[in-house]
Amino acid sequence: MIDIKFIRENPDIVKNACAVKNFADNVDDILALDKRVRELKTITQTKTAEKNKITREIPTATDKAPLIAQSKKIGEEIAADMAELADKEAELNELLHCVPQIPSADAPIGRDDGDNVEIRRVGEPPKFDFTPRAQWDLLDMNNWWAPEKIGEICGTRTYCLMGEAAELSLAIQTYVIQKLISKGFRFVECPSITKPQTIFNAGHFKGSDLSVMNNDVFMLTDTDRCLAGTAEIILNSLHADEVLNEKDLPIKYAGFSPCFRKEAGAAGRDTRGLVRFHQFNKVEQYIYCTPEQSDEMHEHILNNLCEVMEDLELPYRVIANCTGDMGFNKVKMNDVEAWFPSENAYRELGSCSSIGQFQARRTNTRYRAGDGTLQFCATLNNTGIALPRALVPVIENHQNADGSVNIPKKLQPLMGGRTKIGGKH
RNA sequence: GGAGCGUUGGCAGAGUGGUAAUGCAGCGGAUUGCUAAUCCGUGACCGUGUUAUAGCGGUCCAUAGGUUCGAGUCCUAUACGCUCCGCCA
Repeated sequence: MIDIKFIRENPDIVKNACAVKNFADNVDDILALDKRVRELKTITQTKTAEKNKITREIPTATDKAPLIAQSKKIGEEIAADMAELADKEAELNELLHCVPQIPSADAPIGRDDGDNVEIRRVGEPPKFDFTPRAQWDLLDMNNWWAPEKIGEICGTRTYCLMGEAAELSLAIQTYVIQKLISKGFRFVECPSITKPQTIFNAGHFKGSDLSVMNNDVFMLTDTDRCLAGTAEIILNSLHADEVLNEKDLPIKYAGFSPCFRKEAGAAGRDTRGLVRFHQFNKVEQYIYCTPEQSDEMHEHILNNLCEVMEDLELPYRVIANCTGDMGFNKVKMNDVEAWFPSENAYRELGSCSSIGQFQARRTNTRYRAGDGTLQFCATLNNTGIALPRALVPVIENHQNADGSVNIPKKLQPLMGGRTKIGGKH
């Protein structure tokens, strides 16, 4: 969430942020409520001070009765004002939770993903001297999945990988985890079951009403738990209510977890192949740092994902997501998209986000700065790799005429030294 | 699932109805000057105030209620942790 003091002092910046991110602008209502809340605080606090003064005289007074009566009377007056204060504060809080994060000045302004900007392109889409197969044909002919069977027994938007494809998926995850560990990330195997409040604290949803997430998040019936859509949720709360030491920052985590999403807004999209499921696996990069370190860390974790693309020998591009596409809690966002030959298009494999102090304010994660003061941490996150989606460009880009798939060099040690899988044996 | 114990500042840790001890760390200051020590100050959040400080006031002892003139302390519920029992990959 955004600091009320910042809104007081910079209402125009906040109004502009609401406009370019397509969120309702409640700034004027917030400022009016804030003014009234402060008035009520002054009134109740003055009366409370008066009451405290009398209460403190009671133990030593010879005639206690009149003091007790007076204290009781002031107490009743305070209760009336407190009721209005509580109402107004709740109202103010609700509006504050609907104020989006201020986007970075260098983020492109735009309405939706049509206004995103490509900032660089690395590698060339492969040229095949045969008719390349789409992912589903490669998977079928190599017996690497069983979509009809799994659909029948588990329902839509589920998948299974079999044989060498399952091995390759695990090898990619292991490769990325080891790479991140070597770059100073602490590996965390995260739970997927969590409390709704934990999801809310990651700041993807606006407002204070937890039921807004029911559309996107699987709730577990007859419990107070739900399933997290990403390890970011857990990593974001790992230091909630703690005070970190500035000298320990940045703290870098590589989280791994199964991820669960309803995909309610994607009905009919990507129903074939390995792109979009209710459950998938993801390695996630997550950073705690000072606001001053944030831009450098953004480049660091973006670069890590780009390196993974290069290690997987995939043509890819980096996108600067526009203000309207980046979401509620973000300062800036860069999607990394790999080349999907079957779609003749680049498609998202990862998303790198700077959150500023927005999440840390919700989780109350602070650090003791060099000057002794307390500050909210800045947080960032990026995909490490997501499976099985990442398998699609790997098998499509590296396929051979016989339906076999060349294994990228860096993965070969994790595949028992094999250089290719599948095809006619 | 059952029983017991616990939750106080960054950390450790006192506090049995009347203004939350103390130690360590961090930060600020003073002093000494062989690289460290000694002394003093300093909890967080909010309101008010200030160019900025200071000052003044309020709140905070896991969370939410309750009793009371007054609650860290008494009562109720919940969350989390630990120990033991049961079950279990």
